[in-house]
Amino acid sequence: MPELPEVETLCRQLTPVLDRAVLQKIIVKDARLRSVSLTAGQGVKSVYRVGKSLAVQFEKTKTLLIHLRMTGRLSWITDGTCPFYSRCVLVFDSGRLHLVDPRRFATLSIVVGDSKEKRKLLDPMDEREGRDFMILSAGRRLPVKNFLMDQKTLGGIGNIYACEMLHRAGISPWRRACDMDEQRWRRLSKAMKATLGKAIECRGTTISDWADLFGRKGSYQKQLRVYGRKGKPCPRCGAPVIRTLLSGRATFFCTSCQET
DNA sequence: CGAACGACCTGTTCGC
DNA sequence: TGCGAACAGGTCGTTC
Repeated sequence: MPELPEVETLCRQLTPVLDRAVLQKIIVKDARLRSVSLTAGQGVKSVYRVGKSLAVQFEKTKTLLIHLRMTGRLSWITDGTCPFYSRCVLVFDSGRLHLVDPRRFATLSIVVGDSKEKRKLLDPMDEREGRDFMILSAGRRLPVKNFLMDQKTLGGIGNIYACEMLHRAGISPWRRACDMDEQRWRRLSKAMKATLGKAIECRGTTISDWADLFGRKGSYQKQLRVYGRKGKPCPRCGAPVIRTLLSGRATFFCTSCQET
């Protein structure tokens, strides 16, 4: 579930919460996460997002990378309760950060130093011209939707927001990335920032179980134009929204607003 | 390079 | 109502 806006929401909420927090211990409850260890007594130096990963950098060189995959959430708890499906707890002097994850797909990893430098991953929210996308997509014959979701090129866009931004830009999910002209990239680039920016303001999309650091649902689901709206009217032209599969993933679009 | 598919897990929704 | 199948926001590895 968590795509860029959800992880960005957690990042923004976690930054003040962990400011000057000192790690007391880490409790790993799921054997799949057992390889993670951190030294107690360390302070948090910074919190940042890399694509869909959340990075918690500690003072003594190590950075914890959290990837929430499908159903992962983070929950900040100060009253000693323990949420269902808590798989790991970072105990700080000021409270407990739980990794909550029913499906157990989430991953934790440790990198030495600052992972930002190691991965020069491009972020969809960075300023970028249509021209930059022309260069990035040159020779890429895959559908533009797959290009958007390819985490090695751009980090952070998943299935929901790929569908949404393509609809906003009026571009077919099947158009080959290399067949996009500069005009289309300019439109898509704007749609990308508008869609993700609005979703961040809404603290993400709650379709079934997403919640922010404090357990509140997001509200972008109220603004979805096509995702999950099979058969419902396209908000732009009223034609029914179509659901099909593209590379095995559910893909929602409007035949009349998104050129073929 | 890229598509198709199965794995990894568990909970919820759908269709008969 | 009951029950199995299909489906879910993500990624990885293998095969073609």
